[in-house]
Amino acid sequence: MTDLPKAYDPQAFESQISAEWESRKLFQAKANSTRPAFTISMPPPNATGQLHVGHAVMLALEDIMIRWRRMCGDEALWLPGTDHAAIATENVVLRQIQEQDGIADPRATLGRDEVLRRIAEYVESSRGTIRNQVKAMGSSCDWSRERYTMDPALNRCVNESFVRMYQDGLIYRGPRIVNWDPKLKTNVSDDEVDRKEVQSPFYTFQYGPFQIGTVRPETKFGDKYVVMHPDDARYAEYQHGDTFECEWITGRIMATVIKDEAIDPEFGTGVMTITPWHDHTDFEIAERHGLDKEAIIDFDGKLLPVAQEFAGMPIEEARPKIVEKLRQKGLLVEVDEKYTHAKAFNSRGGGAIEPQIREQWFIDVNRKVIPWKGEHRSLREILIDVVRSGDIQLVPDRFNATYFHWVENLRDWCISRQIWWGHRIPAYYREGQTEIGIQPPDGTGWGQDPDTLDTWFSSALWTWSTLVDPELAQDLSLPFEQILERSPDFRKFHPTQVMETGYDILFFWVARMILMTTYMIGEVPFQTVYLHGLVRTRDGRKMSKSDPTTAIDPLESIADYGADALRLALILGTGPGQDLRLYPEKLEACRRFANKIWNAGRYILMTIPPGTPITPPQEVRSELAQWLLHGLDQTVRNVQGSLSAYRLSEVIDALRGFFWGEFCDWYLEMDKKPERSPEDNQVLAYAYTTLLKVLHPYVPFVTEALWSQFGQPQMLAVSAWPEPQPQHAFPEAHARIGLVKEAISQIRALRDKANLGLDKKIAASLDSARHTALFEEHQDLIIRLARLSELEVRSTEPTPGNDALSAYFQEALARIDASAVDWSKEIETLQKRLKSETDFLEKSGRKLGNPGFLNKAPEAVVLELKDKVAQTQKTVEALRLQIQELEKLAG
RNA sequence: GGGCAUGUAGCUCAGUGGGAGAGCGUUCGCCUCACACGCGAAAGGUCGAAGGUUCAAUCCCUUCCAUGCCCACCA
Repeated sequence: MTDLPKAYDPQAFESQISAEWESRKLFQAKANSTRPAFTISMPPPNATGQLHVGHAVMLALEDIMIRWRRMCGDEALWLPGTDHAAIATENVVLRQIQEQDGIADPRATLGRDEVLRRIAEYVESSRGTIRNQVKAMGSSCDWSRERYTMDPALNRCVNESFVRMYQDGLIYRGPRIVNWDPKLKTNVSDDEVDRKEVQSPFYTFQYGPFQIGTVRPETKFGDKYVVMHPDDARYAEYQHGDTFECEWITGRIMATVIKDEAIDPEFGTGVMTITPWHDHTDFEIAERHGLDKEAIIDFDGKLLPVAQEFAGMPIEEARPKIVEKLRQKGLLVEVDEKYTHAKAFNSRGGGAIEPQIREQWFIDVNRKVIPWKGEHRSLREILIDVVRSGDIQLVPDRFNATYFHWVENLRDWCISRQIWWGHRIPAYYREGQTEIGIQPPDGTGWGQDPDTLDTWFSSALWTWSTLVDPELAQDLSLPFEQILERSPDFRKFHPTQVMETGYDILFFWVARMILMTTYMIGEVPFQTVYLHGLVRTRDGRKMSKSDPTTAIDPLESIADYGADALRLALILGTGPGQDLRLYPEKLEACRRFANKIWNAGRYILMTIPPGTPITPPQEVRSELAQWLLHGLDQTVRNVQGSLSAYRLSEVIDALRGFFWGEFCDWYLEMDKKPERSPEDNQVLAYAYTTLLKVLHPYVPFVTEALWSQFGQPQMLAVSAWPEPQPQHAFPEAHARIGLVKEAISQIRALRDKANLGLDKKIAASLDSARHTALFEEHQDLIIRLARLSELEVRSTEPTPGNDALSAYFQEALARIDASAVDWSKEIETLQKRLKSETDFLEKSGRKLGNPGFLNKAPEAVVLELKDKVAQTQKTVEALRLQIQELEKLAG
């Protein structure tokens, strides 16, 4: 007997089990192991962050994969860590300082060192939070290897990468137009720019003989080029290079005509003036024609002296005044107040982007200097090659198209940021000299570049920078290649097997990891990229932290439903790359499944004597047990197949179906009998513990809790994944009992539908199915019932019975026999199908012209066709038999 | 403008070239000694629309409709 409570209480087990996993060091991988490595680098959450539902998805998926591989005998390493999240973290702390200390501009007032100290302090104080939240999900990661993007060893990797790229001519510094955010006083990469539809007035001004349109009159002071499409017939009289004088905002100017194909003749008047300093397109036009560039707006978003009386004004203030001035000059032609366009914002903080030209550091993606598969290739070419060649596989593969499109349009990556929190650029300047190195140059008077690196630069190294030996990395005299060579973890665990992350950071991060790793290491960072979708609410809205009415807090869900239920709910009914909807009912359904596992375990522990072996039974005589074991092996094989193909949702469908529908509702009920043999008990113990094993990657807590009741020395988390047993192949028993099972279902339906006036007790006993002996005795009768209702009639004679249930079966059979079946119609249906099948057989020998086949490889077609023919032959035989029997019945 | 998805039961979603599925919800019957967080059963769908390929299409092809996402551009 057992004193386990009737309902599973996750709270009572989860933290305790977590602690035991950790204290037994079950998840610490060994670099000197001879087992094959299976590595996942955990996408590092923000070090100061809180666990949100997106993290929960990531953790659930990765934990399933890693637990499965670990149980299969791989040396499984799931390496956790955190990211310094440059802009996000700096923002939070700066705002804190502003609010708490009343300092308006903390960077100016406190200085670099103090601000950095405050940020570091904040990071330190909030770092443990996310770690504990990750643990609460049941994540089986190796905390002894936890890393942080700002660790000294990772910092070394960052500097080494920068220096080597610089030496190879892949990193350069130059004045380029960047996405400047005047609010945060930094630039951001193209990928970090969000565009939002806004409505703003669209002005048309007279500009010499032309009319030009703009939403940004405040940038127009310096405009002295007017551009149109070379093929625009309306302006054919003007030649490229023509000049003319005209009245403009601050007086008369000399303007030059430029012809460029970037102009869309359909838009507005087909003519525009350009502001190369503050617009990407204009900058490119200016570059093409060697035009002058002039700054109009400063880095605070205020107008420069070129604007004369408007100098020093913020643009919002200046705009209406400039328009007014032009109106007074009679140059305002028209205003469209309803004009909408996509305005650029910084997605990392919300400021409106004001493009600016600045000296920035860039990674050149087009220089072909990298030795790769025997040639010199550019970063961009390598990015394409590794995916096209299959060295890296994207799951789902439809993201290939998106990926290639992105790479093909990739521009040089701007890696410098004007913020302080992050990896400082290892460039040093002195009187016009520049030195790049992992250490400051000798001599005095050197100053380091004030900028830091894009936060994705350091995370791009994540799969290997985390595996570098921290001690060795401290030794600056040691060449980097040697550090790698002598780092056991790196040698054992890189490249990693799976990178699992959200599709929304495929470009930000996944592509950058491929870029930096193929360059620095010469191998891919990972073999498979599994991309998960976004979590949405029941009605399909994005869950956002800022909107508490829509968001589901994973920590609350763990408290209310348990980590197991949350994990299930995040996997169920979803596929790679697909968004998933999460809502309370789903969590509740998953919690009930955990509870079902619990109660089945409770029953088994009550039923079997202590010490019952959980090893596979060798000789199984009971047909019922044969049915179970056969189905169990089928399920295990299915699960293995689905896991290998990353169809993680399919697995849980299959497992729930078998565990609940077959094992609990059918086998356990039929297995209830007064006298139990040791074989019965062993089958029960073996089947249940096997199911615990295959369920474990999904629901680690409840399965571990029950496993601990079976007196095994090892914890479930490190037990061996079950193997299908050859001696458990019982296809005949499986089919036969399957029929009995179906038949009983039909008898129950009959009972409910056409109440046969049966004794209430007998009728009810059909549900509890505690009449194993009777069912076994009357199998033939039951099967006949089943076949009748399936119209697969055999001439099996009913076995006479002498008790009430037997009489009941007889009665039911009589009813079916007497029921008015339209035999001719049934026969007709079957004949139709028979014809269709035989037609296929006739044609398949000569004709392969099925388009479905043509899309596949020839060998596959032949094999499939053979298979199909064999299958169809069987079907045809069965159909013929059925029709014969029916015709006999119909008389 | 370019690209990618999705459309199957009331809801959320699986699935397959040959007999339409699950969970939740609904209805009916059951406190049966693991579990009422449970058991048994039922109802409910022209598999978005129209064409095509095929002996056979929910599945493959084409077009259309609807919805969502990504990328680019918008002076």
